[in-house]
Amino acid sequence: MARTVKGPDARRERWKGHREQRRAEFVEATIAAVARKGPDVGMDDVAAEAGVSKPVLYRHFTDKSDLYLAVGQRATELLMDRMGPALLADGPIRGRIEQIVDAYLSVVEDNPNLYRFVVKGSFVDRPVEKDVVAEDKNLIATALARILGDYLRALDMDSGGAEPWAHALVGMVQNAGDWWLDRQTMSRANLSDYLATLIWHAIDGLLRSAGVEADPEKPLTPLRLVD
Amino acid sequence: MARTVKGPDARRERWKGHREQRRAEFVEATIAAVARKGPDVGMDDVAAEAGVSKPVLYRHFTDKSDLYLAVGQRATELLMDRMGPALLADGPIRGRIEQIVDAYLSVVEDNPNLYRFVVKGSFVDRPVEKDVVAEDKNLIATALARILGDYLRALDMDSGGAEPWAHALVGMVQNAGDWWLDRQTMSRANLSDYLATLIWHAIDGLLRSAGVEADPEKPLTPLRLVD
DNA sequence: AGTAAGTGTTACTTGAGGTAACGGTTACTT
DNA sequence: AAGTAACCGTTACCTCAAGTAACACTTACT
Repeated sequence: MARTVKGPDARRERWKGHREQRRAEFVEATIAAVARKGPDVGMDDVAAEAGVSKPVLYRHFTDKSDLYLAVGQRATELLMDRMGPALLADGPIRGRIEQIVDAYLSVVEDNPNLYRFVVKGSFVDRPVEKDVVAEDKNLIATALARILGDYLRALDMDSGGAEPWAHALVGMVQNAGDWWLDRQTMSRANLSDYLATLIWHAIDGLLRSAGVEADPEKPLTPLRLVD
Repeated sequence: MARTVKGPDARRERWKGHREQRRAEFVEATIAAVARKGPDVGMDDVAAEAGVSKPVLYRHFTDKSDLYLAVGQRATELLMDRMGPALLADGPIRGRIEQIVDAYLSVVEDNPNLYRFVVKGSFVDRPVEKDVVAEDKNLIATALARILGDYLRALDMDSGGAEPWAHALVGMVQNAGDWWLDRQTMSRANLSDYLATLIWHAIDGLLRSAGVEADPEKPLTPLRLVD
């Protein structure tokens, strides 16, 4: 009943899922094209890779930047798929940091061209919110900032640093990752270890300055420190 | 005598200085155009700003990326002019870190559009070595890495982390700076302080793990620690 | 006087992003 | 059964910014 009442024409609904599937298909094609022809592919290349002509592409993406945005989001998924578990895992804090860092680096390692495409292949004219990379970094940094802020407040410390620190940490890992990708001069495991060491020391120092002795081999007591 | 011997035609020499001056002039025009029209100026805009037509520009720059490269180098000068003193200054280590960070942020604050233009307005097709930003970051990171490495070796610690740590620190400051530039939600002084705190703690932690107690209020003893 | 560097112009070519206009297919609506 | 709303797809075009060709004038060295 509710189906024919006034439901605005089922012909419109028929494609609901299809469109998304098609978009996904083109996103995959773009990724394939990037892998094959390097990070500076054009719309023609992508269309060719998808076995289709340009206008078809433009039926599904308003714009080059729209397509690239979608690719970026796909990359975000890849990233989150691997970082998620590490982020949620429980365990010794020092080890967790290393896992998170290593998860990030593993994605970079496995998809170098895609990574370069997404991170470096941006536009000058990106209208503020169309920058996936910035969005991603914000996403991660924001999550981090909340965690940091909660802890700091729980310890009665100034929590004003939470946000800048979060962004600093994100930038740190990213830049070290960029450097590593260009001149792979050490193993991923080594790099993860070095970075985790640095981060751990930074966090430990902050805690120390509040009189808290944290054990890197133990899980972080979740906000029960001042109860 | 040596002048007319075979000296390959003084007509060639006559312009030696002139060309450089002209390039500088166009670089300034580009910066002005960027400041006026935002970071996505085109060659026509630049030419217009310089009161000249496009081909003139192309006599002095092979390429758009050549011009932008020169702009980047100019920006590097601005940056180094302010960071240099802070880098060379002597004094309490914690304070020096803050000065260096603050010097960086002050440049960002004073030239937001130029900064965005240089940092974000790069090309996908930059042929490896034409990326000023990457070059700059490398420059700074390499210098940092040397300092870190020397200290670590002097302390008989593993110096393998020097390079990744240097890049990590650079990325940290840069990313925090980017974030701050977008949503200026705290004063520059505050941000500098927070970042310096984080960096200090990281360094202090590394030293502590080697059994060295560093005083943030004192200058770093320059490599005489193990003599 | 000749010429090698520079000054500058207008008008063009090129290439990639993006669009117009056309025709065909499917399955819902009337 | 006819109509139509969504899609499929094509070729041929438009547009705009980067980059070039061709031409003419100036200056100071040979």
